Amino acid sequence: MSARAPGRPAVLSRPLIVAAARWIADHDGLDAMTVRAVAQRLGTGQASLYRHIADRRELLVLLADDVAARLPLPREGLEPGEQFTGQWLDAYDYLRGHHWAARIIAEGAQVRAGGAAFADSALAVLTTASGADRGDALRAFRVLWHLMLGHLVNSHPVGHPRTHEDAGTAPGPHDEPSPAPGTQTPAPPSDAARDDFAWALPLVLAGLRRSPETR
Amino acid sequence: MSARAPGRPAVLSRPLIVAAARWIADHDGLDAMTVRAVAQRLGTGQASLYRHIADRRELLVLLADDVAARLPLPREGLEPGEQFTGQWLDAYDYLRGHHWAARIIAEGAQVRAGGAAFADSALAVLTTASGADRGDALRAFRVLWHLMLGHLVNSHPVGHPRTHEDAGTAPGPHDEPSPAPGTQTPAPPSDAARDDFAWALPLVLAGLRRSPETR
DNA sequence: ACCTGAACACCGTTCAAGT
DNA sequence: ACCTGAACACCGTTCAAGT
Repeated sequence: MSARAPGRPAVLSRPLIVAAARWIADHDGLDAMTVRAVAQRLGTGQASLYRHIADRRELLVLLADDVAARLPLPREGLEPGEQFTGQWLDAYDYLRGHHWAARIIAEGAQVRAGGAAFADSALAVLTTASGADRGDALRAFRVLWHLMLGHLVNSHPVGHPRTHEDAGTAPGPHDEPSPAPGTQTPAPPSDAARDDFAWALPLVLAGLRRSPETR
Repeated sequence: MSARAPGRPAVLSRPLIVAAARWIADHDGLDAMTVRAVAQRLGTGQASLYRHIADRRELLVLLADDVAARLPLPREGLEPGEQFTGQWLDAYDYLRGHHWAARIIAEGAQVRAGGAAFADSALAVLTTASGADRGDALRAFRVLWHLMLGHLVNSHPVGHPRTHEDAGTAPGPHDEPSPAPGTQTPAPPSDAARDDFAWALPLVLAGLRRSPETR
């Protein structure tokens, strides 16, 4: 019974569990990614999962790490400034498609090994484009990461179940904490947050270029 | 029976419920702020709360709004640049003490009316310090808001129950997604995220000052 | 030795029954 | 008319009982 997944897995393993959890989070949102749902998708009992993961929190960490490992690398053959902007916008676009990842981090998980490739390459691009030393580049990287995280976190989950009734709760267009009364933002195109992020990226690079005086 | 709160409330009301929820979130963390716990602290049954709030999600929105209404205003008698930096660092410090607020926003709540005073004053300061027009100042405000949110979100809740075992999960000092292998950040003083935020603030202001060419 | 059904202690939410 | 105890349908986690 239960031939749910295309090709019922022979044995359980952490990668299989993470893949199933990822599928559910992408399709039905993070709240639907319950231990029960993951077990059901794998055609097994919930208790069986606990032979491979300690608890749900560990599964969330594994998920965040899995996403981090797929963060884009810089594109080849570009001028350093464009390489810098491009990689971060690529990362933004990628994470926007897995919105739950930002939420996991907001709940306290730390992205660890999985983000190393992205971090290393982004640091290299930053160093090349700015001429800054490693300490300053690291600081700029952290600022950029948090800038991206903030932009991602403050927008509605896309593939989420709740779709209709929270439009009633939030009267504004769809973003901004409180754009001051009266004149709202004049109905932004589609992803105003992405435009904001793109606007802010070069500012950090410019700051890094003249950072030694600050340090 | 149950004279828990100092002076048992005569009648239930939204402000009373929000105050109780706020107390619990501040003391025991957001996860402990359950409908049951709020009701118990108010000395009433859980079902009674639903006469005043639609559901837990609405309570979270009310909490976020309550925090937003207490965001600091700019200090008087300062040079515009210092006023700008000071207000945002004050806001950061305040929200750091109510870490759950950032998490609520990360879960999809929008800060609305409560943040108006902060947003209005911050916009005025931005305009004065930069000479930018309203549209550019609004964009900078959104970027700063998201920058602050990202810095707040990517650090462990402070007053949270889980304290010991997730130090085992995250080997790094306490911040940064992945500062590249090998040389870790050299043991930051106490709040490296705040230093990063303070470093980034003037970059946004500088960008705003020369923004017309970008727009 | 390995797996898991069934139970446990929670949670948000509802509603019939009380006053 | 207003309030709420008790129930409902979930959740993460555990463990005794199965194979």
